Amino acid sequence: MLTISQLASYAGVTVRAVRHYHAKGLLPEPERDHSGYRRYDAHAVVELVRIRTLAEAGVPLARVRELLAAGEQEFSAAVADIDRRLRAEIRQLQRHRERIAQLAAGDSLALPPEVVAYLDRMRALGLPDRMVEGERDAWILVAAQLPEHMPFYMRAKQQQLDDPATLQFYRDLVHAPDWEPDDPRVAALSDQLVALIEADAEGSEGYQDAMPDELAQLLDAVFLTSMRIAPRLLELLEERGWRGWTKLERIPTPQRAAAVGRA
Amino acid sequence: MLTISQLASYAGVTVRAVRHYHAKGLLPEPERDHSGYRRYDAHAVVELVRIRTLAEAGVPLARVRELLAAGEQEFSAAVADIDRRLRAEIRQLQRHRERIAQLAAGDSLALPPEVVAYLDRMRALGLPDRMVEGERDAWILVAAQLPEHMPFYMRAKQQQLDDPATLQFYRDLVHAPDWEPDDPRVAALSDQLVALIEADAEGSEGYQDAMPDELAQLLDAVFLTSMRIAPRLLELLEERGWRGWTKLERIPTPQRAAAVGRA
DNA sequence: CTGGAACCCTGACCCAGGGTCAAGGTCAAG
DNA sequence: CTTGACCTTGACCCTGGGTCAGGGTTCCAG
Repeated sequence: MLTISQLASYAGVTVRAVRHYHAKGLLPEPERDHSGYRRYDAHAVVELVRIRTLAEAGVPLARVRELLAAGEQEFSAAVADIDRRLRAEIRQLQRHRERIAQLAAGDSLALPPEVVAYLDRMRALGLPDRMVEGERDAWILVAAQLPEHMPFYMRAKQQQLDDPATLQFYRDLVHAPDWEPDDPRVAALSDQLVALIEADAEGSEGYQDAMPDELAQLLDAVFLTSMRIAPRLLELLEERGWRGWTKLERIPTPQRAAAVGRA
Repeated sequence: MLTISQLASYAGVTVRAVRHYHAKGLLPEPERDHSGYRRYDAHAVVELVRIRTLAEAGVPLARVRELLAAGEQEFSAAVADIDRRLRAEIRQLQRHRERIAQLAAGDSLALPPEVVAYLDRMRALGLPDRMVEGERDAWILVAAQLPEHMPFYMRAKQQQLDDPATLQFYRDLVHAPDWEPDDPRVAALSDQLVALIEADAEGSEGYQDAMPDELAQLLDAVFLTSMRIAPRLLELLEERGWRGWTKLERIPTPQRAAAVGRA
């Protein structure tokens, strides 16, 4: 006759676990001796080892209880199911590993590699950290919603950096966060931007159409709070016939006067 | 400005999870509006996505909090550590899968394959299920304690089945569970067994020596409760100069008379 | 025979990572 | 004004046990 700790050590589990299995109905409560101690026979060791085998394979205890009572084919069906689950879990962990592996650099947290490449290029071109971080945060948002579009977006962004005029615009934007909203340089900036947009009207439209309005609004909100001149800049753009930021659209000509009137 | 459910849906988590992260200090509590609702800016989405990225990789939330505040190299050290953990977890799951794969048949629950082969052979030889199950339970106990010895034990058991006299003994044992302890056939059985033991005294000793006394006692207990004639059979064996069951040992000759006297 | 160590018992609280319910306040549309 | 969809906090639930508290038991040594 075995005590609970002997039973536990034969099966390689803790005493606490044995009592837990009793409580869960996996292992029947044995007879008690005169002082109330549980007394086990050797068969309990066998049962306990079987419970452990299933539990260690990741089978939830509630399921273990069913399986121990199940018939042959029910059991092997369940085993096949457990195996499927384990395979899925392994695949999941492998994906996590890949993601974690890209995490070594701070940027890549929550970002696919093509975005990291784009941000690295911005830095290499001498654009300041403040600006790179703004871009990073914006693309984290997009990547969370539209991970499958990221390579596409990043190709478009890389093409922007290939264009000397666009690059110059970014460089001029560097100091903008420090300006007051009524600084005359804001107007100059908006002129520069309109020139860029109109030079490359078809180029960027493709990717803007693929972005849901909701997301564009979120990104606009990020922009609007990122620097004090942002609201004024959008106002000036409206005066020049363009509305929005993330998803710029030309204000149809008949209404343009009204828009200017509002501004 | 976002409500909590908008924030949650942008980041792909539940509202409850967001509040949980607030409670754990992972995500700072935002401003409340006049009615007490939390109001988030877009930056919170970024933070939340980063938290998710780490948490999904299996990083405990307490650790996530530290990591978000950590510096570059501290962070990448932690990432390396997480990757190690993920690798270990994957390996663990793969081992579980192998074990589960052997579980398709009922026997193999908690048993290495060589034991399954042995049990299958018993069945193929026409030995009844009751006996096979008794053997199975006994070997589950041994395998739990001495997994590395199992191939060795099973080679010995297979050799027993190769021997026609031993096989015949097993066949004769089939009906023994139904006998009364004072059945005269029990004595015949003990004679048969002694003849077997003495014919093959060296053959089985090797594996018996490798088994701890404690385990042998446990197995004896299983045997003693498995059929009503078992205690009587052991008594008869002692009269014939052999003590025990799992680990049979010859009673030294001077003491033999005393042993018989006790019986 | 008496200590003390090592067991045993039950009941309770604790962890992550939330799910779910309850009871009430708020908001926008019809 | 009502309805339904939100929001709030608080509290309890789950798994698979770990750990503690407070008490009883057994066993071995002196």
